[in-house]
Amino acid sequence: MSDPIKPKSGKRSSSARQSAPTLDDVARITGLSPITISRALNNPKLVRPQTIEKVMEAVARTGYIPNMQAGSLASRRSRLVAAIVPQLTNAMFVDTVQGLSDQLAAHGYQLLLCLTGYSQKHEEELVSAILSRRPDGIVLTGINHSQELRKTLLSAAIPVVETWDLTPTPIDMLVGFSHEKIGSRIGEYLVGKGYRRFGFVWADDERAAIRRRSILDVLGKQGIVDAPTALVPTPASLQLGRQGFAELFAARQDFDVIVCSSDALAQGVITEATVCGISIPGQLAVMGFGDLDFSAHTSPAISTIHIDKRALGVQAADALVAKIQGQPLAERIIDVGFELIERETT
Amino acid sequence: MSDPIKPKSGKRSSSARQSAPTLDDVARITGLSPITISRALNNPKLVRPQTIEKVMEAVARTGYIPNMQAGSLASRRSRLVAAIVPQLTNAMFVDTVQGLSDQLAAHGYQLLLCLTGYSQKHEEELVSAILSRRPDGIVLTGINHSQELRKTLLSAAIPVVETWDLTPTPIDMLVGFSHEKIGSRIGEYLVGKGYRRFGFVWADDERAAIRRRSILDVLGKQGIVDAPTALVPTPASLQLGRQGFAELFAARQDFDVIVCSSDALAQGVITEATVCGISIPGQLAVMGFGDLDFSAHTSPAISTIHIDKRALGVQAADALVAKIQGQPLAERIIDVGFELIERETT
DNA sequence: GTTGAAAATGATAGCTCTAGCATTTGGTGC
DNA sequence: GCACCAAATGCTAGAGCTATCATTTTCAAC
Repeated sequence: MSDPIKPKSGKRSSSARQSAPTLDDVARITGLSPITISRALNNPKLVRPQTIEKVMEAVARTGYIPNMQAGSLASRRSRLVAAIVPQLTNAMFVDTVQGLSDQLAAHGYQLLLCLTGYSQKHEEELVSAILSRRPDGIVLTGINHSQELRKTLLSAAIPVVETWDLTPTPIDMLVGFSHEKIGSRIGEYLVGKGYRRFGFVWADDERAAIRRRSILDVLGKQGIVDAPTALVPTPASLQLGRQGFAELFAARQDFDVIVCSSDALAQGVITEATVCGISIPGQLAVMGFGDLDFSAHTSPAISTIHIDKRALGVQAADALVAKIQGQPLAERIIDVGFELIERETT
Repeated sequence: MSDPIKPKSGKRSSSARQSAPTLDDVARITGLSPITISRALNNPKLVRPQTIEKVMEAVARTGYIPNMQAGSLASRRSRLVAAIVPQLTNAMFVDTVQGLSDQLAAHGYQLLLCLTGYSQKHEEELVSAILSRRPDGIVLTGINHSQELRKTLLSAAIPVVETWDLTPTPIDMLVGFSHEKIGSRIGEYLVGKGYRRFGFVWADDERAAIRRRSILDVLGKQGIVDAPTALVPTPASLQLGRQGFAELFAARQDFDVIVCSSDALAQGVITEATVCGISIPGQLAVMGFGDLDFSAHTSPAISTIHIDKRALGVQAADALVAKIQGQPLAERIIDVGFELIERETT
């Protein structure tokens, strides 16, 4: 037990004695066995308080930093969760990633962040690269993944959460909301308010496309078939909103409502319309999506669809962690819903 | 060499034969040795093309996914870079993180993202947790780190890039810009334009504080000593800008310029002032910081300080990768500079 | 003191891959 | 056919940790 402290033993001692201290070093200077050090650090319940103290002291003295790669390799747990997100410069995803990161951290997990730039091919490569890190779970954005990807993930038998959309057949778990329902809701709401001459300023993004289709379905039933769209690239921005509106307005001036695929675009439409001397909502209504941080506070304030983006990330984290830890999951599919918020622009 | 394909050998065969295939499995079914498989996958130059083909086929057939944890453990390279950022909901950092992620990916590195919420204590814990993953490099935000942290990082002997600020004594490398210079520049510019009655709407953030101090120094030299500040929490937002201005305006109405610590705040100040019937820049000038995506396109467009936030991330990635790969670094300290952009609000 | 169960600690055997050096192969020149 | 060199492949020995089961210690109860 009370071996005197001696220099690192055998194997390759003499020369390169400048590598970082390992668990064995701590074991040696405390006179304990490596496994006890491991337990003191990772599972303190199993170790006597006074032993833990001794270990901690040695850790502090040596500046020992555990090597999680070795630990993960041995224990087959990485405490790492990978998230795949199209882009961060899209304000939509930021809150979700922040919520995800915060909640994962609270559970002792860390976040490996991967940005695809909306490319499905890229997504597939990324997932392969990611899987070789053996994360304990993966968060995907959207539900539209290549068959290859689904297969890879299924055979990896790793917990997966898909987000930002809804499907009855997720790969594993899902935390999202229905773009179709949102579309119908927007359509019905605006038609109900009496608007008839629609224009769209819309980002070229798959989920946004679903919402638009769904709005058009509602409009179609009301006999509204002519609804021009200015398509803009992602990420949406105020500038693109201005451009989009300018484009629509150049072709036609009698819109009574412009529907936007995000609040950033809506803000741009409002700006451009205002500059053109159009009063909002007097002469033109504007509808957004996303309820970004500014949307309630612009003048006029933007009517929009609110989604609890942060909660989406938090719940994705919770679902993932629960599954990782083998807790029975209440729901495989969580619909976080949405809320239409009527403000001043409609 | 041409051993027949046989089931996984020895050790603990019989029972749990459902674990993922390993490099040894691929070796066995190709009749090659594990190290050759490793080389075929990681260092193909060393392997005959026809051998590589054989390996690839076996990899595809088995669905083998390399275990990077084991690889990293053996090779002491993780191809992982950790970035520590205060918060993502602060639009300022998003572009940098995106640039960092993109550029790292281009070099074959992945990003471990950690959000501190502006807490230095949290940062210290985070770094410890991060180091146990043995990243090949670390990106920090800011230069103001606890002594403990500096010591930990130095003794870990890991490449570090500090960002978003400038100091002659970085821990290792630095990619940033001078908040002091920006402050002086803003001060001189606004004084030069003839403004005298200053108000500040300012986020409670350490780097912003440096800029403000520096502006005040310039003003002081002009005999301008009375410059009230509305301090708001981070992350800055349009809403907080409105609140901040309302607060200032309630106390005093004769401002001729409001300086803001970010464009989001500036947008809020403009909105609130406009709602109050104050014309901008006619009756009141507004100065921002950051040149966010909307700043050039609001009406009126916001005068601001432009920083190439994305380039900052990209250069941080480049510096880190260069150092990791042992290339001699041109500069330890990179000042990405800034540009004052005069638009319509001043 | 002895007993016995619970608590604490330890020994062994991996986890999966790669560095470093050793060996084999293939082809060239004579 | 043989020596020789570069290219290709292989062997051995870890990298640093934990799972699993075995052993020892502790301490209450008698």
